Amino acid sequence: MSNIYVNVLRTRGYRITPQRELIIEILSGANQHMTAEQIFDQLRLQTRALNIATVYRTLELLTAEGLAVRNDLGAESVYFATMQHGPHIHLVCRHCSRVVDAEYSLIEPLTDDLQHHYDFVADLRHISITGVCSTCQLERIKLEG
Amino acid sequence: MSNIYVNVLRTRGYRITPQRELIIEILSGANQHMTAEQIFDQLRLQTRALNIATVYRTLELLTAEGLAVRNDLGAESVYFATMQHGPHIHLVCRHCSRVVDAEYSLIEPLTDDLQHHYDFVADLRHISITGVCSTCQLERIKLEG
DNA sequence: TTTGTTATTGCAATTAATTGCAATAAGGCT
DNA sequence: AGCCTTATTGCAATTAATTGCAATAACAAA
Repeated sequence: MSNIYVNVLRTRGYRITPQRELIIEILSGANQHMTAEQIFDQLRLQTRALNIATVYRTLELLTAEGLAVRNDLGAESVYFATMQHGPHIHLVCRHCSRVVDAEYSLIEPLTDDLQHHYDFVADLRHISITGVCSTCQLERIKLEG
Repeated sequence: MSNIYVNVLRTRGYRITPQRELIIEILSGANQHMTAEQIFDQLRLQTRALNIATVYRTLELLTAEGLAVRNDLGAESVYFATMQHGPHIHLVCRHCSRVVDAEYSLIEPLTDDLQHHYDFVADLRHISITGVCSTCQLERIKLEG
């Protein structure tokens, strides 16, 4: 029955509260990234029995357990449930803040290398990489040239 | 004369204020990562003419101009002046929060790929990668097995 | 050197995120 | 079903980071 992530938590010995179920339900059901704030607002429409601190703590738990990914892009912190989303690379422009998605396969060799050389199981399914996009490179050249 | 980063900013048309000079001096002189708070505290020892908001804004400027790197690892946000530090990969364990440094060369192929396929100049000189370290993998196996 | 324009700062208010602690309730045990 | 242990929540306070706006000062031009 219930949500797969909920079951994983239960299996790992965590208590399943109504709050956790609601948060996980929303997050795994959403097909876009969500902030803690967004999750809270959406759930507040249907219940009063929920505190923003609980949302943050649940997201922290999910992240620590590898069930969600935390994404820090400059100011905006974004969370999202993981398996639901296809893996991809975010290319974040340091200049214009635009985000372009890149082909996931480009990063797989790195994942393998880290595994082999450092015995580190990297989670690169939703990695964000900062840099300068092609448009902003052109502008920079114009300004300086 | 003065600091190389200061000169870059001047060349790019930014005004050089005493505040900016102090902040850049400290940051580029430090050989470890520094938070906005740390920079502020250290400078406050020598002057009163500095506000924490200015520190944040200067770091933001340096980052946007590619002169400093912002590093978001879970809670702790860290900035540091860039060329001073040798490039390296941080492997951050999602479980125990420990950080292991990895060989930079592992990531160079990715940098090249992004450049060629997406015309994106990635800054991977101080990238942080989350995952599970070898120690925590063993513990996980013990718990579940 | 003085003046004028406007980028930058400081201040105060705001928002986002975290944390300590007492109250509550999940889930194991009888 | 009811009880007990203790993980989890809610609340309130705290800390970190951001932002609007008036005052200030950097620097180009006279």
